[in-house]
Amino acid sequence: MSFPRRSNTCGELRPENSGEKVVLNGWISTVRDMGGLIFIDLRDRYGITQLVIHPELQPELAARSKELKQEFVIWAKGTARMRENPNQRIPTGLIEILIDEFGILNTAELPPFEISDDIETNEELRLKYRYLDLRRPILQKNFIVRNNVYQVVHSYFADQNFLEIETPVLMKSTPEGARDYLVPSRIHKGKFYALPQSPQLYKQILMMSGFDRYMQIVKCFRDEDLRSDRQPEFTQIDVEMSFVDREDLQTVIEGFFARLWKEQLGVQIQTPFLRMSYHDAMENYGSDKPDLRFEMKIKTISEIADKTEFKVFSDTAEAGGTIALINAKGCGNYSRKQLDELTEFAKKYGAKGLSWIKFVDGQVNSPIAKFLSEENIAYLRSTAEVEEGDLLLIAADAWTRCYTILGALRLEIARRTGIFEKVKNTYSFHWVVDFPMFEYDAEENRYIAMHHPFTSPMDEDLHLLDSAPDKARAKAYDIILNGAEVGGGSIRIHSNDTQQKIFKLLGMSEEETELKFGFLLDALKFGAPPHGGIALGLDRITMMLTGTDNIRDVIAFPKTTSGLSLMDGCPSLVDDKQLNELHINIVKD
RNA sequence: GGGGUUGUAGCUCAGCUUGGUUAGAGCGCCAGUCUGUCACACUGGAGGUCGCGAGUUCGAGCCUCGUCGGCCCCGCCA
Repeated sequence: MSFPRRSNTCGELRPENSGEKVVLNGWISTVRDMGGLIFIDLRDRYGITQLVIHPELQPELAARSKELKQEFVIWAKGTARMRENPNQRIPTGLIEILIDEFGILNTAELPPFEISDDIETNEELRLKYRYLDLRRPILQKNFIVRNNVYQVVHSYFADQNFLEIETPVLMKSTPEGARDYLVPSRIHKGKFYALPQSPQLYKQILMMSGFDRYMQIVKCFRDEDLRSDRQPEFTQIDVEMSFVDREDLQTVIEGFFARLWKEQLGVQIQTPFLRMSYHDAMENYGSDKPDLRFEMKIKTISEIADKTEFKVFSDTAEAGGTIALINAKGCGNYSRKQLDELTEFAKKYGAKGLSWIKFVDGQVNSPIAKFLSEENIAYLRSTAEVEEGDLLLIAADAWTRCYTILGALRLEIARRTGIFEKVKNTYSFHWVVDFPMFEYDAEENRYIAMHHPFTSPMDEDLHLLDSAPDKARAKAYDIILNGAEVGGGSIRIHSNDTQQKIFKLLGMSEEETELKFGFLLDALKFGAPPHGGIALGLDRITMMLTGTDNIRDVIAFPKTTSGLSLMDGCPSLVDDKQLNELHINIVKD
């Protein structure tokens, strides 16, 4: 098919092009036929340009334009000129093209939804017709931003002497961590590759090979349930460095974010970022990824247990639990219904109940008021800095659960009171550090690594590995932006002895260790340098830069929450022939 | 694995509480009119497997059960 090629894009022409002969190619956005005057908006990735036809001057052209419908692909030849009535809202709004010829490159059926930014079509339909959805300028903008992120990543890390090295997509399945996506081997009957949850061990081994600064933009796969910020395949900015400690790595990453925010948003962000311990994050904000754009700190009031009759409090204290609260400022007017909703909300996080105290009209209003002495009230007032009109929400539970409940309530109150709306265009970066090495898994009756089993313990906690492993802290760090974890990493173990010890603590036998991680232990014997790294979530970073709260807005072809791709219909059944080659039988249930 | 919510015209939704005549609205679409529109305007028109399958009932968009999807959350995600 031969056709006139565009001389310009649809977002390019300005008043200074007035008088030029131009050719545009693009999609028809709208046709406005005024009778004596016909306007056509032509759209491409770069913008929209108005075409105009005067039926009086060009009756034949006007007649042919009747068949033009939205989403037809056309070429149009004409002369750029100033508009009589400019449109100030678009960059090309001062000019238009008086066309003297056009041709249809392809027709289009009526699309199932309008190609426009302000549609509210349900997502099911948008995903089925993803190619149409992706024509919408707002989504195109998201992928331009995403592309800018790739560019900044490559230039920043190249400037810092990092090498991008590709790691395998078909790798060994590892038992720790997320569920693997498995790929059957045709040649080796009954054996499987796994898709990487992350290239963790490859990048560590690259350090042992002497590539002292590695980075890669890499797809990772985790077969776990989805969320609005989680897809089964996602993209990491994977980084690893030799001869570094935590601070060195954090400095490099802070520099990266500062540059990205500067280049993409023109925003100067303050470095170095605040460092906060896991313990403080939990006790003050009830989360290992606290949103620090607002205060509403949690206050611990466990000591009240000894001074009140309230059985829930004394029982909690006796069981070694924690009592704490948040002050929902100005929520003293909440209705019974609203308080019931908050209680239900707290129950999702494992709360058995939720105590509340309203301070309104100079009164103390609470279902537990009868258990609280004057002294108790005075204590609460001063601890929580209560003012008239406030609402205290109190949780009493085991340490982690107590703070997790209040952390979730803190966010919920911020949502309900418009605090989030107020801070929406601000950015708060910080590190959470000093994570515990292990957490106890009651189901499996053993310790599991909180970060991953290759994370180095803090030097001063090394001795705890033998005596009190649950007290040992790790050289791990998460980077938090506005309450979202956008990256996490650690200084790794580079000694064979320590690595073996950790595997043992995690309940792995020597045979098991050898089978699963023998290659790593071998590599650690041949001069492994001290090293550490981080993986940044490229999708989540792009979400922040584009201001969306849905990861599907920054992934071109995402899956639904049940892991389906509605456009191409995967996953799908395969031929018996394919299964036979792979020695696989499907078990019918 | 669990909870919530949702599926009605091409799209967005109302109708469901309390089953009952021909299931409505806005947008879009089609035809016509219109010389400065850009959410064009005006006039007229077409358009429905109420997600799917059973059941209850004289009668089901509405009630019951099952099932298939979408979205959000808990668990899970080292």
